[in-house]
Amino acid sequence: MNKGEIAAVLNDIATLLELKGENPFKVRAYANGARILEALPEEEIARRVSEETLQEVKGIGEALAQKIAELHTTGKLEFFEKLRASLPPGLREMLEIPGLGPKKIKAVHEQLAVDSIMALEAACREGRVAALAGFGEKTQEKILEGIANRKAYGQRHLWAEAFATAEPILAGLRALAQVQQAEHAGSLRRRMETVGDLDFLVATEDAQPVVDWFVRWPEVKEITAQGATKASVRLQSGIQADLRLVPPEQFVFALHHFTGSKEHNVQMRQRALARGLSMSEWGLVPAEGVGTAKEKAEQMGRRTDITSEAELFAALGLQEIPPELREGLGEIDVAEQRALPCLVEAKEIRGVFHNHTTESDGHNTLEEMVAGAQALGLDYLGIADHSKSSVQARGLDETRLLAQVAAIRQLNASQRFATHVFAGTECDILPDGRLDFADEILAQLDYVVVAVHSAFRQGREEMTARLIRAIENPYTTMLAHPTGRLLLERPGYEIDFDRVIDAAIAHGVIIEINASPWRLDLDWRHWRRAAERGLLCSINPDAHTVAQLAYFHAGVAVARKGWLTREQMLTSKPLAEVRKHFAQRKQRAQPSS
DNA sequence: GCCGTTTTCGGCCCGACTGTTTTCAGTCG
Repeated sequence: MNKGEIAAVLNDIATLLELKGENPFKVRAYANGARILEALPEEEIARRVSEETLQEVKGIGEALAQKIAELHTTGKLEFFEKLRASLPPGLREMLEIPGLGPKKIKAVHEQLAVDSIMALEAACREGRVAALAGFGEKTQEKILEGIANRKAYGQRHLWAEAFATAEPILAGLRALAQVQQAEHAGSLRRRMETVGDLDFLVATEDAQPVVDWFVRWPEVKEITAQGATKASVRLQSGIQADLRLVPPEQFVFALHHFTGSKEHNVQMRQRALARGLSMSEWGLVPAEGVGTAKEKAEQMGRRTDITSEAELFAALGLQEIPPELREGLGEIDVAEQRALPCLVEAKEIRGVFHNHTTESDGHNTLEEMVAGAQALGLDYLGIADHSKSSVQARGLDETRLLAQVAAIRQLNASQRFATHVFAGTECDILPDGRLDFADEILAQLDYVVVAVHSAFRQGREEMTARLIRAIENPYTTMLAHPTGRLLLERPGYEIDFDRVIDAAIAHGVIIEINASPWRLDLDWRHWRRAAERGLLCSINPDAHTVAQLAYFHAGVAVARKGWLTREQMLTSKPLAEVRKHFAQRKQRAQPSS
């Protein structure tokens, strides 16, 4: 089994143990194990399994090491099979209903023989759930509501859509006279590829007018909660938005708390405790003495000298950790060493590659796209329309491609635009790994993007070999959307990431962050380690319209989550360096000429 | 199940909210 599959099993075990009412810390140990495994390179897992050194990884002990090794070598785990067989499969999805946790699920299962959401809905309608000890009318109603909402609103939302929805709300909050500070928090602030809801945090001495403004926002469809310190609404798009209001002196602690992630917060609090401090959304206070952290924080009141997140991290001996890195994946250790990377910023992006025009399936002409890139202040723009095999996208054959190259050369020569245009192609990788164009055609382009658009159903081995063969072509400049995933729609095809990344590094091929909000592929989870090993990144919006050129912002978010710096990106290099990079690649591809 | 500069057992992050009970358990983030 590969690490993704093993991690999935560990997560399943955590869920099943939770349903069994097991020790919550044991449950967490399995879930942690899954996350830790995901962050390890495949080859390191293989090595540690064979050397029996998995246990040296922090968070993996004897039991997990043994189970991971068994899964890795045999693909099976008896412990898991037995556990899974001991519970009806319908119970786990009941965990997705808000207000229902393992204890309550256990109760309805044991006392009412409920083993699925359907059976639970029926039991609620017959009033049998309300009759149980510890349940009541309200709980029963809430469960029914939860089941109904799950169908309507159960899904997550693309980060870019959520961000676009949140921006005007945040701006509106900041413009209110009563608001001293406002930020978004949660996974939106951490730039996760999908978010569950929008979190807003406001510092104010006068909460009521702010709440009133928030619940009257034009896009609000329904108010689900409204109090003195918190309000929740459902927007037209189905996404939920939460507003929390705190006194100004508490803002920084609450901001850190509600930004998360949960795992990051747990580790931060452990660190605080090791230093005799107790940390919560209320403040950072001495752990000793009586009273809760909240009471102590209130006693300290405005005397706190921490007024920014940087100061909060500093109080725990840490470099400031940008929100994007707060995933509990080792950032605290690195911040302690003061060795966090200087993350790339949107303003450092000088150009973008992999964009389409009306020649294939784009909606704007070459000139319109260049004008759009110029308006964004980009120094260069890479055009890469589809190749002939992508018939569905009106892919260009050799004649049309060379005509487009000539048009681009002419446009550059005319100096109509300040933005330089690079002529390329998004060349199909055929099912056997060959490219859609012959070398002598590719040699006439500035750069070549290679991508899979057919035969998605190939197995992991075949797909990996296919990508590697394409990477080995001397004319290949960069690999596009390596897994072909569409977020919230379909998973990517399976590939051996380590082998593909190794091949790219060995052949000097760039891998893109496809910045289309539906793709964000290659995923941020791979980038930190890949870039450390020498992989160069290109942020490519895959724009099919002028407006989509701005997608590169979503790509920057992924790059930042992947710990990438400006130096690790082609697209933040000056035009002259990019030209040099392409020229050197071409020279290597045709050494004789 | 994991972990250790109070180490091999006994802890494990912290608080709010809700609904059910009358002092708290369960759930959530």
